[in-house]
Amino acid sequence: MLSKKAQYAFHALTYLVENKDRGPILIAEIAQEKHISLKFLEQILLELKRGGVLGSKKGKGGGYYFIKDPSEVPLAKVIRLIDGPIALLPCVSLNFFEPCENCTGNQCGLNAVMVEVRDATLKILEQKTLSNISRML
Amino acid sequence: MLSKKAQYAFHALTYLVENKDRGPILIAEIAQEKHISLKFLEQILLELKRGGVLGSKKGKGGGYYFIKDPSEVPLAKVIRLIDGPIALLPCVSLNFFEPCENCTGNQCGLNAVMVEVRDATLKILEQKTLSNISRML
DNA sequence: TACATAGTCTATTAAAAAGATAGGGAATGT
DNA sequence: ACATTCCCTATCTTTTTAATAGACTATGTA
Repeated sequence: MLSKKAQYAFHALTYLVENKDRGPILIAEIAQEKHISLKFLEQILLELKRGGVLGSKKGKGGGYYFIKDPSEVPLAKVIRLIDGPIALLPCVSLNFFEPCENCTGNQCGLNAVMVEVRDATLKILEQKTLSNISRML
Repeated sequence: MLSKKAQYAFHALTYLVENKDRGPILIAEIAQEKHISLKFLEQILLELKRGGVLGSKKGKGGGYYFIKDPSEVPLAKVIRLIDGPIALLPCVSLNFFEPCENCTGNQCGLNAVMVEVRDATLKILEQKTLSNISRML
């Protein structure tokens, strides 16, 4: 399951997508509209900024905005930034790989299945982008 | 990610598959062979028993054994028993569904994508069974 | 320059979940 | 009767998640 944090991130990003023509959007506005704790959302947006998804501007007229087009940000990117690995096992993770005693040497059968699951999942999450999660046209 | 508990469950089940002709297998044996805490493994096997995957027998000559053929136990079943939901969001879970404020009414776009991910994942995890995770022939 | 605005950063805390341990109880075979 | 082995529940520790707090920095404007 995605953490609340990741879910909040998606809600916030959805709001930003739907308001991207209005220039920088205040954290406070997103927090209010999406019913997210202001301070918690601050941290989340900061992580998305550090991850290269969003830009920000301080002071009056400031806020958060997309640094690249939403259609260029796959959902997988957001999940990895906020929650980490997408794979079900560390030993089949592309971005957060960690070997397990069991897999090394005699390849375990679970590994193979989990690679399948990972690939099927990523096929969707890498292809779908932030522009796909807004219902606005 | 699967919890350690679920990973242990799969390791234990793999061992049981590979030794299913030997009759009931001791928890202690599995714990030792797979390097799992004995007491922790007890709990896990008990859950698998309650979930209808394994049977058990007490006393001398006792242990755990498959109550149905491993080929009839999809991996999804084990994951749900030990870890719960497979879906990435509660609102797209088949077995652990919980509505979210956001989805109700105007369907959110994230929902649709997560349904896709769920279906792609389940297609594999419902089709692959315990007989697929052993490398023994 | 002074001030208000709005994001930045780090620390702390509270609650929940994960991981592990402990020990008596109940069933079974000899 | 006894040893064996699973059953059951409680407890404990550690880690993670979720949330809160507050001081700091950058920016626009009067």
